[in-house]
Amino acid sequence: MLKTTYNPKEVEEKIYKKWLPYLKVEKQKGKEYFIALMAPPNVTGSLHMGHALQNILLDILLRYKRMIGYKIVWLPGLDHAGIATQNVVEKELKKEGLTRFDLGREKFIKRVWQWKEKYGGIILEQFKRLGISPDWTRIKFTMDKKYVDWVEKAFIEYYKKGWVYRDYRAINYCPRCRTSLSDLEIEYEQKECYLYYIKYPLKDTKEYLIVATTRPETMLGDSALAVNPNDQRYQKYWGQIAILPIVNRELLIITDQRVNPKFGTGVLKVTPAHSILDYEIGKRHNLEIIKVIDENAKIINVKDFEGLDYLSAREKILNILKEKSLLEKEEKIIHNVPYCYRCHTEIQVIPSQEWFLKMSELAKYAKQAVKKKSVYIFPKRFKKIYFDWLKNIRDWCLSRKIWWGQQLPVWYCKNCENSYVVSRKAPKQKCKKCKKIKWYRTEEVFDTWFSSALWPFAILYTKKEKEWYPADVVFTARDIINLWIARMIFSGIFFMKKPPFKLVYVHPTVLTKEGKRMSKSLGTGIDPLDLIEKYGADALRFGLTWQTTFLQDLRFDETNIENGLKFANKVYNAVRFYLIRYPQMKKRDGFSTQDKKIIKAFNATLKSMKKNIESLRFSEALKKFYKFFWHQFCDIYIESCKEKTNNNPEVLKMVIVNSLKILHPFMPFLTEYLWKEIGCKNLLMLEEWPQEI
RNA sequence: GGGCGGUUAGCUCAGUGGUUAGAGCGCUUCCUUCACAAGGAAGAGACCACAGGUUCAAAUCCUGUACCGCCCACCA
Repeated sequence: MLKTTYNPKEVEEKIYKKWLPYLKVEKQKGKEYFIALMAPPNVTGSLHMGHALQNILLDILLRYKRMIGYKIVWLPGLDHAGIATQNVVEKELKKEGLTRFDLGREKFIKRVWQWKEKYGGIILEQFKRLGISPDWTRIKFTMDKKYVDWVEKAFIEYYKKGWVYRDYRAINYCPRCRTSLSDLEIEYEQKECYLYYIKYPLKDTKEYLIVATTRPETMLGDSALAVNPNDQRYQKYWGQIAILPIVNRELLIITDQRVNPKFGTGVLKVTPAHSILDYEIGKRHNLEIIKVIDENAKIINVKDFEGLDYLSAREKILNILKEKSLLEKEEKIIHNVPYCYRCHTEIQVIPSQEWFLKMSELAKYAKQAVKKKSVYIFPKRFKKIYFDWLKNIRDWCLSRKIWWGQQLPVWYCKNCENSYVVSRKAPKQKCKKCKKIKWYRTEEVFDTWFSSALWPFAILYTKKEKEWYPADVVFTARDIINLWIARMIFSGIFFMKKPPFKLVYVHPTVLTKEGKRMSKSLGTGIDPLDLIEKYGADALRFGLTWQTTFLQDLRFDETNIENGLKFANKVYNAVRFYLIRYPQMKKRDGFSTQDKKIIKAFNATLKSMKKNIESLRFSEALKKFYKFFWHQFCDIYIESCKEKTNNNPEVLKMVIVNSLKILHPFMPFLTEYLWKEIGCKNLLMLEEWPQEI
């Protein structure tokens, strides 16, 4: 006899164990495959609301697809998350008073692996509590031997194609993580700061030009001044020489299209070493790259400033300029300051030798795929984010100066600078410069996202698995559309000749009820595991699905989760009613008016749910069921069974049985549990989706 | 600066040209032997952000404004 109240805690763990053996791809009955990609969580991560939403929604679709007869391929995995993981382990070392440099590269990497073995699987265990149904016998990791092989192979293929090159140029650098970063790995934050107007005297005259800058300390590395060629005001200065204050370097006044005449005075100080734009201008005009800020964000190569932190140097420069009356004015402005997306340290732009991937052709592939609809992005307005990025794309800085990651298959000569060989094995050839064979493998590793970009095919290790390309769907958060999705698309087309998936579903971002970002550090995060403890996984699934829309954000409201538990209890008690009353009801042929009404309502619900799930309107599907079950079935039909009735008990039974089936993708634990309680032997998970009754 | 979302009940949201604008939570009143008080019945609560326009008819279409969020840009 069932108790009067449903207690998810007592059933969820046991049920999950029953499912486990049947989650393996081979154990599923379907004929055709339906293939989904899991966004592999960071190995350092812990389950958050975004993971929960994404995987729950995908699980609903996949459980439905399984029931309508597909074999589901959904492979779980972990991303080694280079910088993030390295930071975590470095923090741990710090507690022991050590830095990674005290250990050295090899020992440090060993330490990261130890960390991974100990904590790395936690997030996937947490995923299981959501009740999701991937094949857990196939957990993939971006540092698996076979995966690393693919990463190296990919780099070499691009290199052979001539798209990988090494260059000394201005790049984004995080002084805390001590590595280069791509444009997508920096975040801008609006900050109030000062725009300083500095006078640059012209050579042999008393005239001067005024330059506006927010970063006066970079002037130490100026190698020219530039104005827009269409800017009438400055035409007479073209080709003249200005004198860089403090340093007294001569600066040629050049013209370049990319100078914005509307910013400041319309005169730009060109610092090719410490600004990406200036680097590009510098390259066009063959300007010298003068590095004055180093990897520690300290000044180098300038007398009297050597070793000063960039902020102290700024202060010192401003003081000198004021003394010499070269500071015209300072103006308060709001502007965007770049920060590291991993540790939130202010980014420095510094020149460095890095490896780049030419993006022009790859970007074309990516554009074509979506334009020609071999990949659908849904909702379609998110295509804009994708195309915007591809339109203005810069070459991708692939190398990172950290230690945790896949090492570049690149070998440098011990004797000669800038002599290298791209190869997976130690090269046997002689160095062209010194004619010796003294190669060492670079310590540089790949951008984490370079390896993530290969995910859809690099996880397919065996001959059989290799058939699982391309996938049907991937569910994603909108903030990684470019970081991950776009890069998977062009990588897939380049290496596999086909896009890696057909459909990209962009789900909303989970915010707090007040519309704030959920963040641990701000204390605004809500832990899905706490909600599971409190209400059960099905309630969490119900609540999140209930709230899901096609908008960009979802303001999380716990009352929906609470309501999920109430609904679970309602279903539970309806089943209790059936178990108690069905044996007492009189068998009969034919149907009462109420019978006919509820059959009609069930069939309409079934039809609507199918339509809504297939068009990814999960919330709509769930609401339809909720309304049917609670307000039509419980409030009216079941009530009518209590009165003197000629309802046919088989109708009661059919509605109960089929309702459990169609609710299953949404609330799998509850329904699987009740399925057994009503006497069904097989797993509900493996049942077929019902036809109209 | 350009673009994309959003603004509907106290809260979170549906509603995509056609009767008196809906749901869940919250609120009010009533109802506990007989599946469930995590329940049932009844009810209050919305000039649909603002200003114009198109239409027989507008929350819905168009134009503009305000505020919130996001993306992009040569953010020096």
